[in-house]
Amino acid sequence: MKEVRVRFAPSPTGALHIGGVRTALYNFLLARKYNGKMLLRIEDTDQNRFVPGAEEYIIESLAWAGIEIDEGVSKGGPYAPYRQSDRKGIYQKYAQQLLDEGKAYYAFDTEQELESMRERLKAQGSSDQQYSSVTRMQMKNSLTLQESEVKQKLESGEHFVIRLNVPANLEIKLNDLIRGEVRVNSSQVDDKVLMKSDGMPTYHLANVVDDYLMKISHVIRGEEWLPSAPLHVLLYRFFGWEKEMPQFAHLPLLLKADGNGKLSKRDADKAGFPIFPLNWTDPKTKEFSKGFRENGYLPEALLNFLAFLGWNPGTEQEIFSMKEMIDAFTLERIGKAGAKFDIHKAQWFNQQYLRAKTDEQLAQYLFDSLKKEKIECPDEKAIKICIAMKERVTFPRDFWEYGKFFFVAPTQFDEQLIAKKWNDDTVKFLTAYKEELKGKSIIDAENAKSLLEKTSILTEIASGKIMQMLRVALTGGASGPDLMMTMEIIGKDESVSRISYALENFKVKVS
RNA sequence: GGUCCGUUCGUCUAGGGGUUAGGACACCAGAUUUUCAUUCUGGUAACACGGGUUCGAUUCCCGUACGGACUACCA
Repeated sequence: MKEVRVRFAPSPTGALHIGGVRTALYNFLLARKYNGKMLLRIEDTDQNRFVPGAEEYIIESLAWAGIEIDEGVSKGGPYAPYRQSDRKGIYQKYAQQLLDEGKAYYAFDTEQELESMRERLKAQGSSDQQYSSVTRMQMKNSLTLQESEVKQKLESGEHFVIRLNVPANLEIKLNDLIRGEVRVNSSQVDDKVLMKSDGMPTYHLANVVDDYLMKISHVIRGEEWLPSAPLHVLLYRFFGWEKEMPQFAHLPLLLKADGNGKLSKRDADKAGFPIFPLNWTDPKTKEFSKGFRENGYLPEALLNFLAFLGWNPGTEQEIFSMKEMIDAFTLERIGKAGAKFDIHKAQWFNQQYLRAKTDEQLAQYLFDSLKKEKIECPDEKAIKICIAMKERVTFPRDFWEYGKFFFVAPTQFDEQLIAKKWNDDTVKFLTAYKEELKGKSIIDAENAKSLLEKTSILTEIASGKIMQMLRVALTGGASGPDLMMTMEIIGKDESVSRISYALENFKVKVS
């Protein structure tokens, strides 16, 4: 079998979309599975849309996600350069070859001329308005102009493009690894521009030439490329590279969670979740977009989630390490239909991966938050807090968000709950409990509990009735980790002081 | 409009000519617990529609509907 060589080929026009991360992932999985190579090629042939920083962003995003590049802009390699703008001369050579063989031609039409051609055809009721075998003879190009005229135009530096001379009525077959056989008649393919007037190639030429030169074995890309795939096949044929032509796999799209359509940044913003792997500020508009990384998604969780959007192993296993994913992955098990992006599932994966971390790793997350808050904390305490909270946490920041009370006495209390449950019995019980606590020099979860039971017998009030008020007094909220453990962590003095505060302040509000 | 691609619970999906159509997320209910944002148990919920082919179709074929992508000197 031919060496597996795949490429991820984004254009540096902004932040990397999450769908791009999935495409990169599938490429990477295939490469690793067959001990092949994963390339990163930057498709920056559109100079107008170039965004500074985008290339670096893409590289950093992939690195964060754990998608390793074997050859590419960041790495170099035997087929360098891997940035298309650095390969300009190469494309010119191949375009010339097509020109010489009559498989391409010069075209001099201005934008206005193209526009009026389209309008004319539209007015005639023509079903498509393309530059093609039916229209090309009415246009200004090297097929219609005198040779001398063409020569003169070229020499005088007039703007021109090079278009592919697509034959009429030719059946083009394409065997897509995901969709099966796709047939298109060449009449449906227009005379695509191969070289633009600025001397840069278009995607179509550059991608075919580079994939051939870089010995790409599989082209795994989004479904939006399917309509132009026949054009690419034709290009391989024209160059005489059909034997070396890579296999195609067109991935189903990522759709928005509600309604229909491609997942867009707008949808993500509306629903409040990120769509880019990392934080990103558009250098032009200064618009800021949050990233999965900064929002607390673990890369392995995100990848696992993404992998399952369109692919599944056919077993009931859902949690996959990278290695397991590589072993289980096949292109055949990628589905055909678009997948809606449901952030809930991503959160669930995140939770699963977070829980699988060691207590020490979790503590590190807590320390990250504490550092920002300038709060000191011994390791032992941090670990205790994480153990107490790990079952109820989705993001690393949750340890701090939901566990602030371990460090600072609450200032906000669940008023509704107090109004409902704060009564004479609570006061009686908590007053007594406070006294019991005071009698101890130190408390741990165990003696806090036995003291609670003792107080219950003493006051003849069931502890269950006051637990929630005790929780509100200590933490401000109605729910949280084990209360006795909470008391152990915050300590006796702090517990007593918070209960006292409640006794003084809650009472006033009720009566 | 044209071309191409698609359609199994709300979502991700398994399955495949005869199945009680399976799992996961979400949701709901019950149990446990001092709370639930834990855990356990249970539940609601799907083959888009119409025609073929067939003894039998959710599965195969054809249409229709719906959805999507593409239709640039963007990728």
